[in-house]
Amino acid sequence: MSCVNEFAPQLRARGFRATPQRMVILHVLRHAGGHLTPSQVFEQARIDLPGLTEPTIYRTLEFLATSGFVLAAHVGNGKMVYELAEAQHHHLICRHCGASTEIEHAPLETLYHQLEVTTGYRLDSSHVTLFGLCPACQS
Amino acid sequence: MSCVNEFAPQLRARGFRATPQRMVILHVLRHAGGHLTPSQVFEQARIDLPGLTEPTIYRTLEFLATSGFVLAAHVGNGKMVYELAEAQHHHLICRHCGASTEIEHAPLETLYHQLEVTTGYRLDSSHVTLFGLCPACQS
DNA sequence: ATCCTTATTGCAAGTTTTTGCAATTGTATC
DNA sequence: GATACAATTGCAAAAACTTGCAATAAGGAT
Ligand SMILES: [Mn+2]
Ligand SMILES: [Mn+2]
Ligand SMILES: [Zn+2]
Ligand SMILES: [Zn+2]
Repeated sequence: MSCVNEFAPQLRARGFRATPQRMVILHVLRHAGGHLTPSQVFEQARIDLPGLTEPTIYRTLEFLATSGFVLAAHVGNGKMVYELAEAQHHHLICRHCGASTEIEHAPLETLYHQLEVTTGYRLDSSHVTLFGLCPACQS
Repeated sequence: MSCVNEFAPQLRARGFRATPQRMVILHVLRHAGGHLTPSQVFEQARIDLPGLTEPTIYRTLEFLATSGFVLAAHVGNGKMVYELAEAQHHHLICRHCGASTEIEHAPLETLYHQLEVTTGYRLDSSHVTLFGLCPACQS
């Protein structure tokens, strides 16, 4: 659990609490190499913290997402998935076979800037999911 | 209901059936000026077709979406929403107040093309949702 | 008009996600 | 270290969504 110590002061500095539930969930996300669904987070997290309940999983993941500690995404299977917010990236997913490719943020910069100018919105550049057909599924 | 007659032959031509359930749901979507959640579709549609059930709503909306008659989107409140697939467009939504602005597809063309070249995927350009802060919420 | 095939629906049950509220527990202050 | 306040949690119930399967009915063929 020492690998999530950094988060406690970050939470407190913003007026939030560093609860065991939050620490365990962050810990699970840190050691999962990729996107996890709420049930997957629940399965893992309850091992370290037996009393933990599902409503807390859902509420905590949403809290961590809106406060910027984790990224959320819809990846086409209907379920929301979460991961620790580390490197900036996006996803490109095959509608047919589900194959998925990571996209850097760089190629979206121009578009984001252009949209900010024309709409007046300030875009936050996080974790977009685009769909299409992968090379193998185009026949 | 004559306003959804066009869909019956389109369905049959592709080997699907033009069922009353599908016609009514398309009719509801045609007269709703915007995105509807499955429950909203259900409320409306059951008026015209009393026997209609929720599983049929969910399955039909998903069917219509994957076969291209309707567009689906996640608009930030956790619920999926649907609308008739007419003009090509995308959405820009304020994370803070929920305000939303439509985006033309044109500004995304360059990006899509660039991503197709670098990834080999063929992007289908439908109904992306981007998030940010609207002009009013940027203080 | 009737028959046949099979896509689609309804039903019943299961799973997932949300919500309201009272009890708990972090953390700031003394 | 003890106290007080408010954020956060667990609990119980509700709502939303999914699934398997048997019954129905759309549409093509005769
Ligand atoms: Mn990701
Ligand atoms: Mn739309
Ligand atoms: Zn594929
Ligand atoms: Zn706003």
